[in-house]
Amino acid sequence: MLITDVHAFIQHGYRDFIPHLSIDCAILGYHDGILKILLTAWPDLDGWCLPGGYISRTESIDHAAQRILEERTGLADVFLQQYHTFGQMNRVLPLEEKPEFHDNPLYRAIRGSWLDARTVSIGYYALIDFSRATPRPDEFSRECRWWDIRELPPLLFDHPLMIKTALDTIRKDLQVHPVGLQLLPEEFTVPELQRLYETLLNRTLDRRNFMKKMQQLGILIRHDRTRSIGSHRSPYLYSFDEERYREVLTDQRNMSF
Amino acid sequence: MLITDVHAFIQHGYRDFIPHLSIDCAILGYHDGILKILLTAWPDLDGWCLPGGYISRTESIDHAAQRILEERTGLADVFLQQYHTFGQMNRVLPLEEKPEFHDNPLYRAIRGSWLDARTVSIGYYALIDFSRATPRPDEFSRECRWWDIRELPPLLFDHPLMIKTALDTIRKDLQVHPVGLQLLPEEFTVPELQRLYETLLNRTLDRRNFMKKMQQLGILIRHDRTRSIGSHRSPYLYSFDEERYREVLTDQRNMSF
DNA sequence: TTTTATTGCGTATCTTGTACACATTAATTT
DNA sequence: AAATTAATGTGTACAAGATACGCAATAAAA
Repeated sequence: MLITDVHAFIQHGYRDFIPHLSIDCAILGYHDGILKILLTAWPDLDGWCLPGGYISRTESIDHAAQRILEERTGLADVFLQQYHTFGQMNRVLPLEEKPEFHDNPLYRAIRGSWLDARTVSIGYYALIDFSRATPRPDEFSRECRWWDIRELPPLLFDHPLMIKTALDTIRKDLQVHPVGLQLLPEEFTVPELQRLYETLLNRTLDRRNFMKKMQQLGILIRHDRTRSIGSHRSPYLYSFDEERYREVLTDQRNMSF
Repeated sequence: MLITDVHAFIQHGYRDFIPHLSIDCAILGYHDGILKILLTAWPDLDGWCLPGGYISRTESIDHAAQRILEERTGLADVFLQQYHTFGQMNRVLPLEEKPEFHDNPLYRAIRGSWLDARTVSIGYYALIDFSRATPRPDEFSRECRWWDIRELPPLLFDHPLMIKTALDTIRKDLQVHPVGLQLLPEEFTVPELQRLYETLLNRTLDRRNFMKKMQQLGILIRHDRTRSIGSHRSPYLYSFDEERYREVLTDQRNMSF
């Protein structure tokens, strides 16, 4: 279901979508040791938001989250995880007190509509390779682009909390689930995999112990030595043993990093 | 906000409450080695439900959950944890196909109202001492009572999944957070505490190793030896060091059980 | 007094996490 | 071509933690 006319959506959207309830996606992108997050901006406003949307009356909330992610990134079949539902009373209010917001054309159009209501938002997170995604703004936004997680712009609503909670959840999930299948190329080196973990955890790890843990998990398949990047010993190339990878995903044992 | 008239609520409730969104509470009760869950039943129907309710337009979702729990149990200031939001399309549907449901007086009254709509439900869990709670049915229910977790009655909607998810979440949280402050009397013995853990985890633990872990956490204060229950050596009485207990709650290290 | 079941406290062992040493490799430098 | 350099691959030592289990102390019952 595509929103083709913003004003029609503002006026009649409640026919197709559930009011008072939205979904916001913390879409984290990784590439070459850099962790970014996808944010959208309203026209004529400074603040940025997580990409969000509404739930069709005929789709599940998981489906809605998948659809929103696909609309913003063009990517389908991404691992998307519900992590928290945000329902504080003041999650939108602080912004209504800002005068520059009241003059905003889009906000004036929304005022009084079904969108101008107290809204509970279900948070989802995804972890993708940002080089494979092409950010597309939705009809409400002037821009949609990646931001380095370490240098975020001013955020609207309770989205700082949403981002923090998403990152905390990912780091906790990392202790239980392997990461990398959707983020690294088909073939990769162990240092590349380690770099991913170090970026997500925001700290350095010991090479040798990291290798040991991955070998214990048994999710790596080593190929013939190849890639010669730098001016030193060339590392082996690996792929994920996808069957084993998925076994470990459903496993309950946790690792320490 | 109390619902005094069921039919007024069915007709005008949407003025005060958010439609399409509900809260269901998995209220787990423990006492003397028995784990129970609080369930409510519709009049003239076999199926049982988790106690639930709607969110006032002027309260946070956490507040709504607290209020619902207090209405059902009379208990305030209980540790209540949001654990998952359920939004499958078919979470209510399977029941609509049952003929005995269509003849139900309450269901017939609801048909066509704002309550007869696709609903997303936010799940919360609580862990309390069931001997301190007095179950009270709400206006929709004929009965509200404790059920042994091992012998549940037939459940409506997706509530079997909700209960399973709640139990899985509690068992996972047990690895990180201590349990017992709201469940045991002011003074208790270590075997009593261990029994609580064994009941929640549904398996036996080694006495000596359990004691060691509790001592490591440092949340126990030993009193003068007293309680003489059985016909053998009488165990020491302990209390929680509440300050330390709360420190450990916010800590991130996890224990293995 | 003896028996029995339970509690309290300890130790041995195995597993796991962590720190770090050293050999291997490949491009660069001399 | 040999030496240098910086990275990768593998192994080992130590510490911390988890687990298994032994044995004395106690209190009520036999």
